[in-house]
Amino acid sequence: MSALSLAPRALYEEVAELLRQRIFARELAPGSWIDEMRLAEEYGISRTPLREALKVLATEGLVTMKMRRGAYVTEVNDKDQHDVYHLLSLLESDAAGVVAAQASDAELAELDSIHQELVAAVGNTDKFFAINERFHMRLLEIANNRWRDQMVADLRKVMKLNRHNSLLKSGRIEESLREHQALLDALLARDVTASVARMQAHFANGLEAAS
Amino acid sequence: MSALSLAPRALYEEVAELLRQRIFARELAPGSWIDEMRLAEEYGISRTPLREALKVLATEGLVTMKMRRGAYVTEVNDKDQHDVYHLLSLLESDAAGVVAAQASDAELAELDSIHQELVAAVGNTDKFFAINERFHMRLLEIANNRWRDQMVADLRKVMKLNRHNSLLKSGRIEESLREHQALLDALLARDVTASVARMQAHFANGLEAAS
DNA sequence: ATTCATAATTATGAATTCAAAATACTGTTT
DNA sequence: AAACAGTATTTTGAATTCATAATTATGAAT
Repeated sequence: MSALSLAPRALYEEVAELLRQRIFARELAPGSWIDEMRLAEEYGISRTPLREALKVLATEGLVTMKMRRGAYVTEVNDKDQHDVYHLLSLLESDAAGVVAAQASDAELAELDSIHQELVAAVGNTDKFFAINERFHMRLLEIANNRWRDQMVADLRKVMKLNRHNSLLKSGRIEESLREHQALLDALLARDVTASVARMQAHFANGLEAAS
Repeated sequence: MSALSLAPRALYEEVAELLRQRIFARELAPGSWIDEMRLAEEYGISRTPLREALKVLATEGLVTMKMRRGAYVTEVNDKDQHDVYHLLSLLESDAAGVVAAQASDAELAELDSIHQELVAAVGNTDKFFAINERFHMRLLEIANNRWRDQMVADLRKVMKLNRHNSLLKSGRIEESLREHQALLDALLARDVTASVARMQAHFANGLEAAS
């Protein structure tokens, strides 16, 4: 079809993002073979940047390269799902502890303000999810460890491979909100231990609801 | 020069490993530009697999791609060093907790046996380091979370970028041994909290010695 | 001598081409 | 019909080629 928009990003990055979306949408199904020629033609590009993108996705864990037989969408089983969730919980709860200890008052106020938006968004599920995502991302930013940010980003991508992917089930909006409030209380009190525990609890409940 | 051995691995993986070694050896210095043509010629290959390898290293964090100006060896400053070490501590101490809770008796016995080798290797620094590395790796394997394994492997690679890279200073062999012993005691007692704490302490002391 | 504009060179990003491996197909034999 | 051998096709991996961006070199003007 038509060529890609010539974004400021490198073409292989652009393609990697398009492929991620198709993988998450299950348009490229787990375990299925990825047809390089077909995709290259569809995107109107050569195989070269496409293959570079596939190798990036492979190191992210979204794709598995098989020697001399191309790329396959990674299959994520229940154990993988559980393992990844465990790590997300570990990393984000640690981040919460760091924030409780090191964030400026202004940064904590910012998290509080995002939380208020979250409260206001109850009833609008999509908006709630979006703001919830923003809260988690902002907290990570404030924790200020780019290596953790990268790892969390990669893990969240893998989580999305699962059909029951949601880090936040729609049935437990109110519950989730209470957990957030408890987390925020701990953060504002600058209680490191409690902040870590609250975030862990938030994740523990989420997993229970997801499985 | 001469072509590479046609290993069972893909060529781009082979090249990625060669580049990692040269980066760790500081033959490719942090911040320096990576000359694709020169390296391709030196290895007797085309730029295509070399560029694929560079993109893999970029997602691992060892290399930074700059749009339209090629690849550069990542510079790791003190904060990066600290941040990465923090994450290694977090991930490995969590792994210790998992091992304390879930490992089989045979697996714990295996760790104990590696520890005995470690005790026997005191005085032989290189051997001590190698066995120490094996202990940590085996513990991770037993914790049985391939996603964490991957993350720890990547983080350890980044640690190696730093001149003062050692996760274990030669000056504190005996101290490190005592920490290992304490960790092992906690593991054999299947005390999760203590195992996590011992591993954290092991890392905390290591960082102190490294900086 | 320094600045600026322009030309030459070099390196990157991406398309194309090519060799070899894996797969699919065909026709034969039993 | 099933199994097999041999051929044709497809697909991967990697080299080569090509267009363009970035850098360096050159030379004029102040």
